[in-house]
Amino acid sequence: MIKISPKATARSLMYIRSLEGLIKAKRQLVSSRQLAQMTGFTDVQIRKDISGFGKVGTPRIGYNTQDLKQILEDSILQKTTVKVALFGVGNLGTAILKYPGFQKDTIQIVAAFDSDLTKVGKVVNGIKIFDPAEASGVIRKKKAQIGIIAVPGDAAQKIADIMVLSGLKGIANFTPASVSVPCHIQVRNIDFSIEFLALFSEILRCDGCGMK
Amino acid sequence: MIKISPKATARSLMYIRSLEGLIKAKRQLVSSRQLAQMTGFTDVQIRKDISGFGKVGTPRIGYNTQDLKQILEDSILQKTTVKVALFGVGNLGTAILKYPGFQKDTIQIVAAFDSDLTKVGKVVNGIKIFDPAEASGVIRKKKAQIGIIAVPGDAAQKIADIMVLSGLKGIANFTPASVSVPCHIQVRNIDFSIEFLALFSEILRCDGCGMK
DNA sequence: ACATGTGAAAAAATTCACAGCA
DNA sequence: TGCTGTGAATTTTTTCACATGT
Repeated sequence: MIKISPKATARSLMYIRSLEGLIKAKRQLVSSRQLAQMTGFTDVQIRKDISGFGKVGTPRIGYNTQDLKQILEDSILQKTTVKVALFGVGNLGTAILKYPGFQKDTIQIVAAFDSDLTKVGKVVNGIKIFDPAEASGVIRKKKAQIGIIAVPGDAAQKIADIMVLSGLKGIANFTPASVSVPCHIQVRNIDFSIEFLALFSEILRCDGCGMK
Repeated sequence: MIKISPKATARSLMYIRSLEGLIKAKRQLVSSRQLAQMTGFTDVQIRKDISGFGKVGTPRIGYNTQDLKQILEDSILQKTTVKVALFGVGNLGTAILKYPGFQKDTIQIVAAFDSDLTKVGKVVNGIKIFDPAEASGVIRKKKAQIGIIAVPGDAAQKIADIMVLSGLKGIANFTPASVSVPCHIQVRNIDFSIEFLALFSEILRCDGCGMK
């Protein structure tokens, strides 16, 4: 459990997602090969990754789905719930607020903000919408750790500045605009056009080389 | 120009995105160091990546922003426009339809589909909404190459099946549900919870190690 | 001087081959 | 046998050091 590579971490998050599905389907056990089929990685790689977290599986049997999920989550997230603040309750923001994929014990949206005052005060999917002017106070009180930028691109930098001042440690930026922040703040850009282009380039890659 | 690694490709897509910003700001030139600052990679790595596409820069001067963008796009996308079909015009689907980050000559949404018949026939941001029953015909006629799943999770597999039958080569799945498709179809899952968890784990990583 | 481009070295990630256990 | 776990080999990716062009 000494150190775990960034890539292994990213993959492990996908294992967690697959395990959630298995657990929901009442599956008790899973083998590395089954996880491989579900995630698209190889079984060896999965065993290697998991072995970085300790000995969780039992030979001949496989992994207990619940145990494995627990260990992965505890190791990666250090037993804390990730608390998120959302800025911008337009189409995208609303989609995030209603996203059914957040497990309540791992990811929790604790507050939403929108500069449209007709939205302020409303509650969407159990989450209250605040005036961005109150952001700093609300974020500190609710102990949010990361912020989501889902506002129009030209407001992204302004929101990022607010986030930094509010003490958020990480920013997920859904706008195509790039934001600049102090280097101790982590930024993750989720850029739809890059996602689609990456997908497309994978298609081209496989078309070329003799992949079935 | 013989072969270009997957990682270099992924990074190059980000260079393109940065270059778009520079071009919009009327910048003619950019150095690898400036790109490094914008993207967070190192200048050496950027030069190495770019060198895989040929000799585009001029020593002492840097790279011409337009030329570099052109070369990266041509090499990665092979001069074709990526044509996309969207399934599901809810909050998320609408956000994608209105996304301002698609450059018209590289990514083009050619059709949208929604099973809500009150939406069928409407036009959002210039894109017409069709009945999913017509998907196969519309997709072939419009020559769409990749499909986006932005429907509720429980309909994801059904949509994926339609996509495969319609001849789409790649699928971007925005639902937390996993879809199974023939192995020659590329699938890219964009899972918000994984994005946020990955961001959070990076925060933890940097908190631990002595990073400023 | 200043910035690109590149072969060689170093590091990281993946795959292999097999040990060990129920 | 069927599965996990792991040291070693292999491949990929990154970094280094410096040659080259203006």
